[in-house]
Amino acid sequence: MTEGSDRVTSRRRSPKGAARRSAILEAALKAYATSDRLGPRLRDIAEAAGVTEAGVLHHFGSKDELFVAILSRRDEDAAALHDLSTAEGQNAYLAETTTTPGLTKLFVDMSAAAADPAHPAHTFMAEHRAAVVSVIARLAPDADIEAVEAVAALAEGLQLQWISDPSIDVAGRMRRFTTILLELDR
Amino acid sequence: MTEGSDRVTSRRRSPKGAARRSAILEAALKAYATSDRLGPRLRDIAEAAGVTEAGVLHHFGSKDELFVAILSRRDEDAAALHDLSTAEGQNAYLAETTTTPGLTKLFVDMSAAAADPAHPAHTFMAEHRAAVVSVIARLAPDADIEAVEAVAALAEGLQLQWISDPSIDVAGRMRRFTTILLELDR
DNA sequence: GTCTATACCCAGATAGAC
DNA sequence: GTCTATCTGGGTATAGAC
Repeated sequence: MTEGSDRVTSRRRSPKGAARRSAILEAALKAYATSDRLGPRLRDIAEAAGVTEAGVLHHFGSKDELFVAILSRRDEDAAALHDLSTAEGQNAYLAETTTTPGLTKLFVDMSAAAADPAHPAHTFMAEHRAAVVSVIARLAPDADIEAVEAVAALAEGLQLQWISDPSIDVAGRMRRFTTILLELDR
Repeated sequence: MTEGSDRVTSRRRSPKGAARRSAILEAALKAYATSDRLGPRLRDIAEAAGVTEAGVLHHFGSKDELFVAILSRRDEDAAALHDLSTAEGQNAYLAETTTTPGLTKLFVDMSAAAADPAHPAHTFMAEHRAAVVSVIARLAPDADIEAVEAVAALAEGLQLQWISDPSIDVAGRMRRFTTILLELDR
């Protein structure tokens, strides 16, 4: 199964293929962003992109790999749209996730799926978390790693609760408790 | 689909049925604990319990309801084994989950699945969280609800991270950051 | 009330034609 | 590179034997 399906060294895909892949990713992202918490089926994504299921699989290998690609892209978009080096930027991103339950659900699903080291989401989540930690660490250069990781864990826990109870103000609570955990008010 | 398959009023099952149900629950628990990312198939659970798939469904209605039953049982066991009104008791329980990755994974999976209000885990998770919150609240009668809920969220977030990275000392971190979040050291 | 056998359906994955 | 057709695996519904 795992042939070198994702060699990153240069463009080995045709322009047409790359465009198609991009279009599918776009469609999948939108499908998830506008979906409820149940999430779309592969077929729905394929239809939205104007391809068949086999077409999607040709470009991404499997449903799970497509999912990871979606979350990677979302991270890239977030980094481009927000200044994540500031607390306000991070909170803006968090608040934004609150508008896309489907994506948040996908993220949570992948967090759980990542438990298996062989799952494509495993590496992604490890890298994602490292990035989050490094970004939070800038807010409090004096805080130790465990405290920073606790902030990251709190963010994940709040999102986990939020998908079941959307009345929770994730960003608001993070604003309050990040300060406390990092002891920024000393 | 939803006929009153679980009336709790008195024992309406025969001793034989109750024993079988219990055996299935036990088998399911063990099966989930030793499974890979896909989780056990209904068939595996059925075989381990010495019944057919339909036999399992007869007792539990659906796979998801079986899973919720497992987690309910785990909560009951925890309440019986530990004094959850104390910080030490709560941490002992948390530390114990660290010895059963399969169950923790199941818990996380159900937390995500609970996003759908129609899913059997939805009600269970709402009740479970309310119980956790009320139990934590006793540790700090003066703390406001949001702080208590933050402690609960942190616990969930740490468990979510732990299933991907078992080197994290969940109970140890909770010991440290619960104090800070509830401002017990004032 | 307990459980089996069987049939069904859905969704992801695969093979090969074009 | 993309389709159509097919396969497979897994959960579920039903009927009826015990």
